[in-house]
Amino acid sequence: MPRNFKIQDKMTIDLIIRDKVLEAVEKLYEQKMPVESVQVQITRKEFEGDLTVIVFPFLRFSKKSPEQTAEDLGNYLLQNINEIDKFNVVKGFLNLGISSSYWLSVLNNAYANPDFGFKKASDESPLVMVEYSSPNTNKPLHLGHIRNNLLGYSLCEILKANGNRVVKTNIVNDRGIHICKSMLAWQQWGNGETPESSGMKGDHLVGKYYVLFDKEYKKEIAGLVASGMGNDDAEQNAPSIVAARELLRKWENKDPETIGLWKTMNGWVYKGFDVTYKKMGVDFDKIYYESETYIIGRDEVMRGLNEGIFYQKEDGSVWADLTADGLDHKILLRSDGTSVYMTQDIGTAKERFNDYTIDKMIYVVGNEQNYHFQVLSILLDKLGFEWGKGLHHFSYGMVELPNGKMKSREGTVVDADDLIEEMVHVARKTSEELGKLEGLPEHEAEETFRLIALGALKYFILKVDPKKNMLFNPEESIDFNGNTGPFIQYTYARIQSVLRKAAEQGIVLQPLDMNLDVAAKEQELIKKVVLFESVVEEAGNLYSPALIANYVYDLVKEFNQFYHDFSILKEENDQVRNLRLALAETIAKIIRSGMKLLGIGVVERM
RNA sequence: GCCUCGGUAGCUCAGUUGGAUAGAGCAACGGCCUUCUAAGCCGUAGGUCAUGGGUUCGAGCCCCGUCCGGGGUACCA
Repeated sequence: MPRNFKIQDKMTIDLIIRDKVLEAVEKLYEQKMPVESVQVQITRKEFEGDLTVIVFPFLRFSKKSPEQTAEDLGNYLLQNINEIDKFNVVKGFLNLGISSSYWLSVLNNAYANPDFGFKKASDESPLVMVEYSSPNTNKPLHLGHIRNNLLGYSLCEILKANGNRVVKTNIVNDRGIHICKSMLAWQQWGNGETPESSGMKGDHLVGKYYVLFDKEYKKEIAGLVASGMGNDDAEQNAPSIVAARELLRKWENKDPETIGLWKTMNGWVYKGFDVTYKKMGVDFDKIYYESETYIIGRDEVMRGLNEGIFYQKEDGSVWADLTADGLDHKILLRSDGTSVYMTQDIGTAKERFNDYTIDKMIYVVGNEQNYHFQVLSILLDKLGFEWGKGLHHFSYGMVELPNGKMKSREGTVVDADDLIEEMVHVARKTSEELGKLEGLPEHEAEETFRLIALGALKYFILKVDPKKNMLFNPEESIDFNGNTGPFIQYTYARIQSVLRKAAEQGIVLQPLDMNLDVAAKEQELIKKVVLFESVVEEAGNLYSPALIANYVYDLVKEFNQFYHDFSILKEENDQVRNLRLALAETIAKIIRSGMKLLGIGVVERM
C-alpha cells in the first residue's frame, strides 16, 4: 500500500514540483491556476518513477490529449528541476524519476538526526491536557479500559512529538451509588476480608463484592416479585438497594465510619490500579477525584441557576434548556440536591483550567458519550467559560467480544490483568519453543517476554482506527505473526543483530557517498523513511495512533523483503554496504521512535 | 420515533484533498533455512467495496433514497 500517506506540503521536492507545474501551465498554456489544483502523489509500485503528477485537471487549458499534456509538462520539469532525471507518461499520469543524490541527501538527513520526525516543545509551546483512563473504583480494569489507556497514552506521546507540552490527567470516579454497593456487600458478607487476608489484588477484591451485591440484589427482587410485588417496586424496595442508598446518604453527610470504610476500600483499589497501570506502562501527571470536584460543579450549577442560565422544577431538580441548541433539556442536579455525572464534569473542567494554562483540553472517552460531551461543552460555554466551546472529545469506538458487549456485572469481561498475564505466558512459550533467548539471564528474558506480550496487545488495539468499533477475539487475537507488534519488534531485533555483527567485524559507518547510484529497493526504502516525519505530523493532526502503526508496519514489511533478498554485511562494494548499514540503522531508529509513540518498547533480540 | 456512527475477501482490518488493475494480516494450499535471526520471505486462491440512483473525464471515497448493524436519546456513569 504505497499510497496511504499524504506527502503534500511535506517533502521539499514535492513543493518544488507543484511550483514548477504551475509555472509550466502558465508558460505553456497561458493559464494561472491555484496551487491546490496540482496533485502530486507517490507513484504506485507497478509503475516506473517516484512521484506522479496527475494531468487531467490541466486538460481544459492545454486542449490537448492527456498524453501530450503530460509530455509537455514532463519536458518542462525535466529541464527546470535539477532533482528530476527522467519521466514517463502513462495515460494522464506523469511519472517523475528523482535522482539518486536527492534520495541520498534525504537519507543522510534522517540518519544524522537522532530525533528524526520529532519536534521539540519549548515553554512557549501549546499546552495540551489529555484526560484518559477515568476508572470507577468499584471494579478492576478490563479490556475496554485497556483501549482507553493505550489510546490516551499514545495520543500524549504523539502530541509531544509534535511539539506540544502535554499534561496527562485522570479523573477517578470514586464516589456514588456504585461505590456504595460494593461497600455494602463487603459489610454484609465480607467477614473482614482484606487483600492481605485473601491474597487477592485489591481492585479484584472490591470488584468481587460489587458482583456479589448485584447477585444478592437480584435474588431479593425475585423474592419480592414472587410474593406479589411489582417489578419496579421490588427494584426500589429490595433491602440491599435501600441499604446502599442509606450508605450514600451517610457518605454525603460525612459519617466517619462510612468515610473510613470508603477510604479503606478505595485504597485497596488504588493499589491494584497502580499495579495494572504499571504493567500497561501508562502514567499520569495529575489526578483528579470526583469526590472533590463534584462540589465545585454543584456550586457552578447553583451559580447558573441564580444567574438564570438554568432553571428549577417544582420538585427542586435543576435543569438546562438546550432546545435553542437543537438539543433537549438536561438535568444537572437531582431533586434531592445530589449531583449527577454532568455536575462533576463541570467542576473538574473548571478546576483544571484554574490549575493550568490550558490551550487545548482533550477527553479520551468512548463514543457512547458523544452526547454527554456535546452538552458539557455547551453548558460550560453558557456558564461563561470562554474555553467551553473548545473542549475536544477524542471519541473512540467500543471493543466488542465475539459474543457481544462486555458487562462487568454479568462477568462477561476480559480482565486487564488476566489478559496481560495470558499474553506474557504465550510470549514465553513461543520464545522457548523457538529456542530464542538461550543464554540470556532469566530476568532479561522475562523482561523480553513482557515487552513482546505488551507489544502484541498494544499494537493489536492501536492499529485500528480509534473512531471505529473493534472486535477482540481472545483466542485469535493473541498472535505474534504477520501484522503484529512482535513482527515489528522482530525486525528491529534483526537489525540490531546485524549492527552488532558489524561492530564485531570492525565495520565503521562512513559518510554516504553522494555520487552513488541507488538501486531500486534501497530507494523504495528511503522513500518510506522520509515519510515518517509527515506521518507523525498527520497522526498529531488527526489524533490517530493507527496512522503510526500502519506506517511502521508498511516500512517493516518492505525492510524484511530487502533483508531477505540482499545481504548487508556481505556486500562487496564498500559504498553500497555502507549505504545499506546506514539505511538499516535509520530504519531501526524509526521503528524505535514509532513504537515509542504507541507506548511499545523494542527488544534487542528475540 | 428522533439524533448519530458504521457496512470493503471466510475472519480481523488498511485504503490521504475523488485518480492508474481496491490492499495487508489471519485462516487454506504450495514453495524457500550449510548463507546477516524462518516470530521471516515468495507464490496460489479468495471482492457485484450492503443496495438503488445521481454528480464527474474519473467514485470504496461526494450527494439523495433503501436495507442491515452499533451507540445515544434516563433524577445511570
